Amino acid sequence: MLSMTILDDKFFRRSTIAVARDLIGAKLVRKVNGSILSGMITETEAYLGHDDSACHAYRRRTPRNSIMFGPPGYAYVYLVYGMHYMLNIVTERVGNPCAVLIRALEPIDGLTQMEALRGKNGRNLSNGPAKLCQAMAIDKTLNGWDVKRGKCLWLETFRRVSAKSIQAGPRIGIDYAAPKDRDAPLRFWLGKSEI
DNA sequence: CTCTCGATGTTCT
DNA sequence: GAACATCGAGAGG
Repeated sequence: MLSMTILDDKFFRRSTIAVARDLIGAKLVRKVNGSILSGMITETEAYLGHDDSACHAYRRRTPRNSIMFGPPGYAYVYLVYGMHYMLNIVTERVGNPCAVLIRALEPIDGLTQMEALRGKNGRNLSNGPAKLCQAMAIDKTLNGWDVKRGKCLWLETFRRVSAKSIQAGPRIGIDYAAPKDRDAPLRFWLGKSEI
């Protein structure tokens, strides 16, 4: 890579939609037991705090969502359906509880280990928010982790993606939200031909 | 390919 | 006690 940089406070302290779009084509890196696992982000979702009834932090601060109320550039990891972890990165400034959910990756480094962690391979390795957490050994111990430090779990610039190759549509699995939030085009992904 | 359904346990009401 | 930012297996086309 000609010029790689670790995504920093400046990157995450912006509009959540801008961060969600700009994370498409970025590299998610995990270091475990001395080895590197990584993948290019191909799908994200924006969660917009107090104005967004799909967002965990819509109502109020609770023990689970408290990381979202803090500064940007921290991992918000939680468990859904009793068995699946989800990885988000906190955005915007303190007190504005927004985040970007990482929904899919194209594997780059550590393919064999990712396959072992998943017990699957090919398409099913990291093409879903819970699948990628399993493939990269991400669990609740990383909740509150500072991804700007460049240790254990971080993000890097990787591939420049043009605006027109990013598609947008409604978010997945948020039937509980108000219609305006359910329908809002806050899910972003890399067009199939661009992968 | 599509669809339906059960698993599983933490969190909040 | 209900809900849940999902996944995988199984049935059917």
